[in-house]
Amino acid sequence: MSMSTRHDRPPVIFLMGPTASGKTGLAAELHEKFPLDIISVDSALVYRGMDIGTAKPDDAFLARAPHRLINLREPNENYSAADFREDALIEMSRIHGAGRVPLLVGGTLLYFRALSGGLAELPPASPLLRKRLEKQASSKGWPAMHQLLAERDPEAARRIHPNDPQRIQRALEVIEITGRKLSDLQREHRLQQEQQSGFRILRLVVCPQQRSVLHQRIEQRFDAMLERGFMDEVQELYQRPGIQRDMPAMRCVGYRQAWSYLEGEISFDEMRSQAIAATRQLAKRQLTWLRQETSAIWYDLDAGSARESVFEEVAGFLE
RNA sequence: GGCCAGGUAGCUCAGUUGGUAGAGCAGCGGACUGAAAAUCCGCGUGUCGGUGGUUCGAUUCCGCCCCUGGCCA
Repeated sequence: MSMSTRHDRPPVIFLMGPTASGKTGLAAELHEKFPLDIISVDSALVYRGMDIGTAKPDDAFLARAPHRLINLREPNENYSAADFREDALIEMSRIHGAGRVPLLVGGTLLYFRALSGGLAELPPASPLLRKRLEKQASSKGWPAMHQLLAERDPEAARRIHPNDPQRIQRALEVIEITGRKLSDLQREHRLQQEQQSGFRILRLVVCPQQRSVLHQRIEQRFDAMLERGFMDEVQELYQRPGIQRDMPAMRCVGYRQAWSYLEGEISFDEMRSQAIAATRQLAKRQLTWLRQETSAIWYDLDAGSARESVFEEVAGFLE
């Protein structure tokens, strides 16, 4: 048995926070000050051609602070938490191999969880099966599908709300493919997980103390996106053959509302205010995740000394 | 200036044959395992424009005033 020291496991830094809280700028500063390489943890930045509306760092910024795991997919392709976990682990080992430390930065908290907690061994999505389940649901209704789930996996059915089609579909899909209950597969994973995460993790959260400040930044940022040509960006995607509004990329905050405007369903002003509201709601959901990160240290970057405190914390962690 | 229609939750509006009111959106809290910027759950007290009157009781009926929109001068 080896003696365990704090340096046994490779170090990793998580920089988390709601949208528009200033993560990206701070990450670049950290990259310049410390031997850190940035990995993006963001389900929207993976899409090529979605730059303005996702607040993706521009080329000049990326030259200064390179980000891994952005621009991996076309907007008509899918990406998943499992894809992310796999990709991130590869990038992390490369960074560690180079004698540097991964700085994981983003607001997709499910991805952070998939990375630190692992995922159960579940089959990937099957588009064919999903199409079939959807067809079945449209004739029977989702309550009946939930009923079906209750027969095949009562525990999962209890946990999943009858109005939650996405999860009902996934649970049925897993059962169909594996012949086993989703709830069993997930329980097995939870038991294994008792072991340990393989990394020594420093968790940092950046977020304005006042919600109203965050809301203000979100509104200002959306208007800035409009000025920088967000509508042209969406127009191009809208016209591109093979891209539909129900694809994950086009369900992103802002893009969904812009699409609806281009369809003539809502006015420009409605589009603007709905996009801003959807972004606020996203931030609220992100905060719900972040409150559970009990070991994380929180910073309000508007507070005068916050940056210095982060630098000190990181310096101490890297010692 | 005259006539008409309005003034009810942050916004858009419903409603109370007189017993102090409720939807959608917004907002807030929560859930979350291959779509997660997704998907879903829960949470509704507000001088019912102001003031006086009638009434046991007025947001509701009546008078006056203020504000907004429209039409006529």
